[in-house]
Amino acid sequence: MNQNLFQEILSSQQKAKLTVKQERVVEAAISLFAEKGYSNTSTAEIAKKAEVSEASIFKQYGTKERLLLSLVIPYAKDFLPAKADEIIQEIRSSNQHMTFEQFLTAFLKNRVAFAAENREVFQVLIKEFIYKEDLKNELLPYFASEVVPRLSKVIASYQARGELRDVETTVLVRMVFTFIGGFLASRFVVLQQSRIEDDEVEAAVQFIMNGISSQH
Amino acid sequence: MNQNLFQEILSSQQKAKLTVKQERVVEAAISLFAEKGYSNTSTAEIAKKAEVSEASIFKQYGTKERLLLSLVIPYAKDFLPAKADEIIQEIRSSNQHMTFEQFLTAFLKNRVAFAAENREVFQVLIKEFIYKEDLKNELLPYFASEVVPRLSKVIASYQARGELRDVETTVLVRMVFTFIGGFLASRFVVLQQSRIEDDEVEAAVQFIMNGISSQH
Amino acid sequence: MNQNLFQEILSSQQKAKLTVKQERVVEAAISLFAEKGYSNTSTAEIAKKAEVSEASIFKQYGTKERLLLSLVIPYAKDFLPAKADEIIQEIRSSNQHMTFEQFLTAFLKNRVAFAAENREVFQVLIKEFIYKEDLKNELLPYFASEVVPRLSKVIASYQARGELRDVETTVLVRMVFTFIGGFLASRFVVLQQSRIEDDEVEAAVQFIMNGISSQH
Amino acid sequence: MNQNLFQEILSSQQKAKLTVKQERVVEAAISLFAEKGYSNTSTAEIAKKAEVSEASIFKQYGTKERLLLSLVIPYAKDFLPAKADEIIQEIRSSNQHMTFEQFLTAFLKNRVAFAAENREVFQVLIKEFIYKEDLKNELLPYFASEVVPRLSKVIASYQARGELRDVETTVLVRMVFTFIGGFLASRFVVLQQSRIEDDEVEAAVQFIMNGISSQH
DNA sequence: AATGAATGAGGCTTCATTCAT
DNA sequence: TATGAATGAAGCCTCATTCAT
Repeated sequence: MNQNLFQEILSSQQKAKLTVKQERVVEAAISLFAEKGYSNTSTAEIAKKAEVSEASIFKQYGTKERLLLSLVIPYAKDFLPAKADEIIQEIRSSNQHMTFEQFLTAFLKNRVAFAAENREVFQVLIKEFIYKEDLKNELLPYFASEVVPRLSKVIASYQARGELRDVETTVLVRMVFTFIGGFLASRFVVLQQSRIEDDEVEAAVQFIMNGISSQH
Repeated sequence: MNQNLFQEILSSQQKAKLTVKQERVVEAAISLFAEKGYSNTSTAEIAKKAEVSEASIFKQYGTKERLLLSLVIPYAKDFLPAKADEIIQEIRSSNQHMTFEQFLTAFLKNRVAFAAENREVFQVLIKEFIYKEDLKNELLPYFASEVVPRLSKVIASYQARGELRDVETTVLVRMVFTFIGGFLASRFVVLQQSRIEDDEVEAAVQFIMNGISSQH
Repeated sequence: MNQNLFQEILSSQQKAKLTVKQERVVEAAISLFAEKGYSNTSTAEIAKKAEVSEASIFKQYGTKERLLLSLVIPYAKDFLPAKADEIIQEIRSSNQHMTFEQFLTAFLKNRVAFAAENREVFQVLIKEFIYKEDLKNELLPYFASEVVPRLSKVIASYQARGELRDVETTVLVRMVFTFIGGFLASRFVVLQQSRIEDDEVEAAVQFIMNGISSQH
Repeated sequence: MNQNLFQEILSSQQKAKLTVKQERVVEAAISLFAEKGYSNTSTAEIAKKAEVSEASIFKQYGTKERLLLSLVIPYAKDFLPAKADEIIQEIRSSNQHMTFEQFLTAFLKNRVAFAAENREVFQVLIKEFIYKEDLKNELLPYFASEVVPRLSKVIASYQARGELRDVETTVLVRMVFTFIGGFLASRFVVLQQSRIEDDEVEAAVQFIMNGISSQH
């Protein structure tokens, strides 16, 4: 796998009008990968569950790995990057004088909802992200160059307003991502919850904003 | 796999006097599992790396899965549970009038050091914990019954003293575990760092204690 | 193995349209099993003799045991049960006033011919019947409920006519089956004859009818 | 395996004074071979059941096959050949004017008792006799040259006296052996009976003597 | 566009056997 | 004598993939 594959899949997605059978393959693959992991799911199983011949899968995707990436990459794109930008714009434009806490609440609820809606793909993404060096090498730089800077800018602007602690922005960004990543992964992947309640999201926001200490 | 297997492995660990070759098997398996994951590592590879016959591995462990568990479970026991208790005692006895922040710093440094020392096993543990339902079903209850209560007690006592925010203890505990889990997993597994610097641990403590908000 | 497997194999036989290669597998398997026994024949050997990949065998049969049963069970069905009924009808209808000796001669010749035609499968059946508890547990009840009663009825009717010794029918039936079983097994399996001459069949009939004593 | 092996085992048996552990090996092997067959029993299983190391078994027997033969051949010797001669002498000397029916009854009861006493070895013998060409090639000629002639002589002498049907002696001998073989094998091996009742033996003698016909 | 048939490569596991102690 | 440790060879089975139809 290389950069090309990644780009190629991204662009080949555009024109994709899936037939009924192809749709069934996608669903079967996602659900099996989510349940048992990529390595422990055979193409035979996928074909059987999708009620399609194995040959058809290979006709369409070429390799098992391309099947995985075709499922996961478009999702990752929506979850992480450019789209996140739109979200930020959207949220902020709705209220020019929003506090960071308000922004964070809106942002987190939005992402939680998105992950919950596509819970199985999210699980596949996290599991295989950890497991497959390949995927990590694709997604991490992408994340670093597309997502981190956007959030950094937002945080920096709130720091400038004096709302957020005056330490290196990167430190704050890292802590926030660490927590949010842990939050989503633990709930959706480890505990396999199908949703996260609003009050838990709010507790998370409180935690991010104020920690656990009582002193203020 | 069942409770029995878990207990059995734990107890069979006692008498283990490994020969040189057996030692090599352990090392090879850990390093390969850490690098490529359990499912993507064949017993043939392990045997080759350990310069041992495959048959020897199976003589000792019976199945590939028991090999994995024999590596991971004793480590998990040390990382998580009863031992954590000792650590808490040790830390607290060193300074009766310690603040929670001091306690947390000591605790986190201790666990970070332990994870760093056994980085590869830690990686295997996290990866397979996410991947294998089995292992999760063994370890999660164990964690819930052995570790959580101990930390809860500590946190509750500091809440009583007024040092920590006066909200439900479980909420605090969950947030702290979520963050610490995300912290260790992201650094050691996702980013594959070999260590975590003291000042990042301190930044993490700050984050846990006070969040990112400047308001006080 | 269980009742289900037995039934399943029986019914899956219906639709079987074997390809040329699959046909070769059947032939190779029968001949090797007959020659060296099931346990001492490896799937690799079968594949090689059939000039087919091992994978193909497993694609079709799933396990080595199912291969064995797929060969042996349909044959057993034809050799033993319902079909035996037709044979009895056929023989008897050819001559309403047939003596038991005539009937027995016809019956034995018929079964000897059938066993000789499928000598190898017959060998496999006998060998594995003795060897594999499983198969015995499938076939013995089948035999007891399907074959024995039919022959019993015939014998009983001849007893009623006064042609056969007036002792418990079951005793006669047991002795006859014991002898016929020993006769076929010794010739085709132990001595590995490819046929049994007519005069030996007739000698066998004489033995069954009159024993060895000269007194009458 | 060759003639030498056979002779060698026979003679090496003489001096055999088995230690306790060696005795346990013999018992374990017989019982496992009887239950599951030679091919499906591993040396590891035998060692475990005998509470002995595998190495010890190989020290003593060299190969797994020699272990089998060491169990089976001495038994076969006693069951079949020379000893049968003594039995014949013994039986006949007890009553000079014995009828053949009396002789046969005594002979059959004697052999049935012997097989029943050593049921497991008998099972192993029959199973492996059918399964292993080797063993058959050893025992069949032995049987043909040592046992058949002795019985033939007895039968011929009774024919001369007019007690038995006046047909070729070999025909009678074959039929008698076929039946007795089938009788013992079906009861002890197929049906796995632990004994045969006297009245069934008597029914068998009746069958051999007079068949099933009522005409006399 | 779809598939039934086929397979090379490799996976995990078991086996009989050896040998140093 | 007895055995713990080790293994080469082989066993059954699964996998992703190809190709003719």
